[in-house]
Amino acid sequence: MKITAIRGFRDILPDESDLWQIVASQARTSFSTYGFSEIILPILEKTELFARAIGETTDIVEKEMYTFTDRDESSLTLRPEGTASVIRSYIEHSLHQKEPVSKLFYIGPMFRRERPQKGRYRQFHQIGAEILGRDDALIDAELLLMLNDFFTALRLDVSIDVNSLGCSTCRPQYREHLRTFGESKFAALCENCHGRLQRNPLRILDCKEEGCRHATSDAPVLADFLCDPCRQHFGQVQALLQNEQVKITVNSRLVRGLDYYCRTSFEVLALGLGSQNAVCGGGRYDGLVEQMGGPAIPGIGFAIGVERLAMLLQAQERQDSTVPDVFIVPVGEAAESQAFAVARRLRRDGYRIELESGRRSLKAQMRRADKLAVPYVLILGENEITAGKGTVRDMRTKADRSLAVDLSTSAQDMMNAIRAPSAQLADLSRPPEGNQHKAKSEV
RNA sequence: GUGGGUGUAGCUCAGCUGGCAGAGCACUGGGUUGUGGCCCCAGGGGUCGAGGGUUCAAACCCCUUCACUCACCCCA
Repeated sequence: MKITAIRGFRDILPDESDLWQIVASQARTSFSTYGFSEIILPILEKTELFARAIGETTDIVEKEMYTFTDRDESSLTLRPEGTASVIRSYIEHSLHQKEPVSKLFYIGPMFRRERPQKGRYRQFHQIGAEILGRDDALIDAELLLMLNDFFTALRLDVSIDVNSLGCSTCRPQYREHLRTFGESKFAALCENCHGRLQRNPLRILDCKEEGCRHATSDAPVLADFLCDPCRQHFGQVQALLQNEQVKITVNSRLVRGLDYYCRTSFEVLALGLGSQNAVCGGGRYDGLVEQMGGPAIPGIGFAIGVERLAMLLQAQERQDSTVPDVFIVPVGEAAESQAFAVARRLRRDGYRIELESGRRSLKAQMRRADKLAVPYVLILGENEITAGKGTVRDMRTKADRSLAVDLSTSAQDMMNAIRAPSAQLADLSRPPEGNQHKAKSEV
């Protein structure tokens, strides 16, 4: 019986993992320009943390958490999201007393026991960012701006959907209006929405059913119910972003799942992800820190789904950053130790070197060099070893330069010799497939 | 948790009414004694997801089960 990865968990193999590196390093770069620092959090927390932060009646807490009993009978949970841990840490270390505003980001795995499907895994990864300590519109706008910068830097053309969910004074009123409205349209709504009407009426606004969309087309709009402070806040956020020409779409039907969101809420949707089409979701959560036993400190944050983002980037063309600079071909076993030493010397200077086996035919080695799209091959055969000089083949011009590289010189000198005439030929591109140029011989 | 689809070589997939397990790509060697892409030849690689049943004979028919996948729900 073959052992395989468990359901909903998966390996990220090298051709995908380099994409992850790009995403993670871009996040670090983009976020640091906005003054964010990385926080590294435990993956395991007390179950109570998530139950309180996310909400006892949410799907996540009710049926999706990996919860187990530790040897001392305490209940532990593999984190299903990151915000709760950030808040716990923020309160635990009294960060609010050390600085007026905390800007934190994290990257790591999250766990939810859902049925897997395209873009949804039981272990998935999020890049999240949180700003704690300020509730003014400037902060909301700054966070959205940063998000926009991040996606732009990855050359993804996305639009951010934004809405205001109001606060504890204005939302309950709207909620009741919407429920009354929904009950008046009861017959036209789907079965799911009948349940939503009881549990969370706002959810009927983003139902995918055609009938429900039609029935709710003239539903009351949340924006009309916002209290003055909320209305003003949301207006400022929009104005700030419009001044910066950030592409946002006000979507009055945008509602977010987790209990703690209020005021500014947003998500980034993308095509090509199947029905799990949100790459990023977030919003403001002003009462949460206090609710978790900390001081009354406002917060806002978002989480980006790394798998989904990687899927989007995969669809784009990518350049392979792992192509070796030089491919070393020892011909015969006798040449291997010399080749080994040369490879070592070049690598120590930071060059990417691929070393083949002298036991394989020259032809086979060349075939692989071609496959890797290597620009230069350094051939070390009998003649080269006795002369102490390597032969270079420029794979693009197909030109050999016999014994052109003195193997006793420094790595830098060897590289200069290997690349010598390539400066003039820098823009020479690889000929198209099937092209039958004759090899030029030189020297 | 609920539905649909699919499981055959490393990958993508053929395989008819049951009758010797196949192709393309990839990999390895050779054609070219020390030189890549195209072409040609050869080779390695399979518990046909698993278990049971029917049959002289099952990848194929029946039952059970597992996995993967897409969608609902929910969410990143």
